[in-house]
Amino acid sequence: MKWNLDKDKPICPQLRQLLSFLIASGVYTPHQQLPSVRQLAVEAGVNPNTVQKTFEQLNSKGIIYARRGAGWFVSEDINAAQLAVKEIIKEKTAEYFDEMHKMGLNDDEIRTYVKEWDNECTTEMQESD
Amino acid sequence: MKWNLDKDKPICPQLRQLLSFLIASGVYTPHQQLPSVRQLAVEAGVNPNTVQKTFEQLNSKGIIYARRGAGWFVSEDINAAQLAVKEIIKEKTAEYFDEMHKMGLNDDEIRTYVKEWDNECTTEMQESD
Amino acid sequence: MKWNLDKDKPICPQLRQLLSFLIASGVYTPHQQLPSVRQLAVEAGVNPNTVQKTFEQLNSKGIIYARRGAGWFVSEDINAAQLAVKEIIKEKTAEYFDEMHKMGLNDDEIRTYVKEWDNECTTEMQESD
Amino acid sequence: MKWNLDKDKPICPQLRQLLSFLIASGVYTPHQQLPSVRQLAVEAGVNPNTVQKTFEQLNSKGIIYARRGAGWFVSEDINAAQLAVKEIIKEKTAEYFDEMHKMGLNDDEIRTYVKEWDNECTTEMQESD
DNA sequence: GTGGTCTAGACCACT
DNA sequence: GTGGTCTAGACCACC
Repeated sequence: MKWNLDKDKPICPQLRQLLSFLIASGVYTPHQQLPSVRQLAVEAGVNPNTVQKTFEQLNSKGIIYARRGAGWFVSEDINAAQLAVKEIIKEKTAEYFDEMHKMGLNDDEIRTYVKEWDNECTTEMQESD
Repeated sequence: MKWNLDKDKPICPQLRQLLSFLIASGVYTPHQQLPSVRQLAVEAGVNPNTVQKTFEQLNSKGIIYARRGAGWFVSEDINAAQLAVKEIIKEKTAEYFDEMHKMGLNDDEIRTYVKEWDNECTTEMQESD
Repeated sequence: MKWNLDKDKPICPQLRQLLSFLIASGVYTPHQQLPSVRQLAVEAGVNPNTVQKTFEQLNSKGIIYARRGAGWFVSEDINAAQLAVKEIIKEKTAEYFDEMHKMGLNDDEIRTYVKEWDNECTTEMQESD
Repeated sequence: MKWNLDKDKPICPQLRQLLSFLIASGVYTPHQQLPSVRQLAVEAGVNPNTVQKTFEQLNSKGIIYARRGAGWFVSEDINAAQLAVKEIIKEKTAEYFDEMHKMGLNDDEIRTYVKEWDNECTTEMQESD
């Protein structure tokens, strides 16, 4: 498993969203064991504490559960994961529209921009924060 | 002037982007004086230090300039501001596509989702967890 | 035998306390053989190592003893078990009072609460967050 | 402020419950600033990370909220805190009854034991886990 | 100064 | 081996 994480952005949300997606899309199935905290930490190149925190957040959403000494497992009900993914998509889209509005684009302009995105995408750009 | 700022997100970038847009779109014209640091801080309900920092960042991009003892003014050339706005739009769109890809949506699915966004937005947005 | 164990809490103490009670109350009598480690592990749905550890702890308290190749047996003197049960009751009650004190309840309020517990228990227990 | 924490038990829940109670009982009032993460860590003799984790848990329950760079504040609505306290009391009482049941005491015996607790309390006892 | 995040490493109990 | 918890200390952005 390749864990493409952007080290310049908070890792927890990235891992959380990635795992939510993997569970929601059936890559991990109910009651299947997830990689251990330590193993995933090594694979993803992050600290075990970060993975632990991510797992606990997913646990509090009912997406995964832990058995002490045994490991982390996918919850029986993957609706929680699918709901989480839908919410992520919605939130990010709402946020995107909001930011575009602030930049003076109305909904139709946004849609046109998105529709033609491929062309512009070819041009790489950089910007410091 | 109403400064719609999301207090849960970093203020500096929000202010920076908002002012860039206001200048790029001609709300503030070249050589026009901007609100004072104190005044803007009060109006926007943020810390004066934050406003000061924002102004300095815009200054370093050539979007505004300072006259000692007088205040901050819009640069003669608004191209810098317009360029900044374009970059913001590009960057945020690229980021949005990237995040949607991670959630399993391909470009066409993203466009369809964006196209139909209004409907979902009016019917079931503002869904708290 | 039904071993009601809460899988979300440490197994060892639960098993230890449960066996202490069963011996103290005469369900298991002196010199009677206890279920084998393997059998109890299967019945209770826990790891054999956990059962083994529990037996050794009870052994160190003089509540049970081992005969090599034969299994575990109840000690002749069940006072050790009865003492252990009393201590568990005392300890847990002291802890309960202490925690209630921290939540602002004085002794009388605790007693009133405990006195009326049944009512609340039947009406609104099992309230998930 | 004296933070009586039992270092032999998990600190996070202790802090969480203590702060919930202090807010529910009005010691801390809505929008009042709590001690900073670092300050509370020093006062309570624990690690700042532990305090941070506690605050985030209270935040996720809507009991407190954070303003970046400013500090942690009590939520406007203290119902969340009062609800949390009630749940703590309920949970601990249910757990206490459950454990007493396992030790062979029925509800009436528990109530009698609790009623006469004061007398027994005078005798100190020790027990290793 | 503040919160937010992460790394590094330790110890414990349970499987 | 596993998760769960905590300590220590660092860096960042923001106020």
